[in-house]
Amino acid sequence: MEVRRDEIRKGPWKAEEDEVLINHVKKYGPRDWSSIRSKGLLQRTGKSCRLRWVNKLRPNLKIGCKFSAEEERVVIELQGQFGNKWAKIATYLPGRTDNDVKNFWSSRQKRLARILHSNATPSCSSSTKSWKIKKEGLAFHDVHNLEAPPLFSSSIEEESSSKAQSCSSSYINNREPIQMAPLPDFIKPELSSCSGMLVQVKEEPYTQLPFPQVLQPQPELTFSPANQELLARIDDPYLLDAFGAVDPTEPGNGAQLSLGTSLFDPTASCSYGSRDVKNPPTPPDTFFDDFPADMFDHIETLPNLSGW
DNA sequence: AACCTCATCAACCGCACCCCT
DNA sequence: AAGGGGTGCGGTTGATGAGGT
Repeated sequence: MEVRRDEIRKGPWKAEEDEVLINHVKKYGPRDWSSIRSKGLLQRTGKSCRLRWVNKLRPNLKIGCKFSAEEERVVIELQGQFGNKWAKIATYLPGRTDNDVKNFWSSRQKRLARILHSNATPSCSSSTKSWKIKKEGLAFHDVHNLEAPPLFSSSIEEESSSKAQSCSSSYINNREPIQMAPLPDFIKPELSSCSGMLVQVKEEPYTQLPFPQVLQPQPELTFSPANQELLARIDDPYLLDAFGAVDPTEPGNGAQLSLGTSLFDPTASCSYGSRDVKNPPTPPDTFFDDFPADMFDHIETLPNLSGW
């Protein structure tokens, strides 16, 4: 197929374009993106090709799956740890892309912002607003449930598990469930300690805390009556996010999340790439996602993900 | 049925970094 | 050392569909 090289195509990808891109990757690997256009194979920029591959065509992507409760917790915890380093966070979520994580987080932020706003302004007369509050109240309940890992029976998880069955996959079909990347103890029931963490945020800036620091519950803390209502909801880590009270990109911010050192398990042997030289921790690497699905066969499957 | 609002997703853009010459 | 090309990342936006009024 002859393609005019002087035109750059934008917008949704066609199946034929995907096919060309896949063939290119099969031949040359996931690189030399710009050569795809220079060879006249596609009218897409190299960036566009790379993005398409990474976000849609790469093997073992979880396409069409909602984030599971586990994945949501991972994102929340890691966002607190790393800030908006979506690509980095995505390396802990096999099958998820930075775009997925980014989209997930931003829609969550929007939702929470609205929840807080509507709760703060309960006197709404318009039918539209009453509708919103009704809906958001439910949403908040779901969010809250999310943060009670071992106990919850949230609709979200049910939804996730049900939707997972209809999950599509990228062009190489998944034959086995994708295992979550090794994660530290921070996913475990110590989540209750998040309330202490959040209280800590209000009383003492994160930045005063050294890194790493394991969070300890602080039951002895007391609060002014004005804070009681907020505190009634504060066991939800999402709440803080909605305020934007903490800049997690600041060194040490969020460090007290109980992310154990096992998060940086050296057995996750592959490096993240030259870009991350400044970040010695070597998370599980999506680099492998660029290769055939059977590359993941060596990864043992978790017997029970919900056992965290 | 029409309209509205929201959530989700895909894709683009700008910037920064890396590597090569 | 400097410049340019390629690549990766994070922010943003537009399209679309779902659900409620």
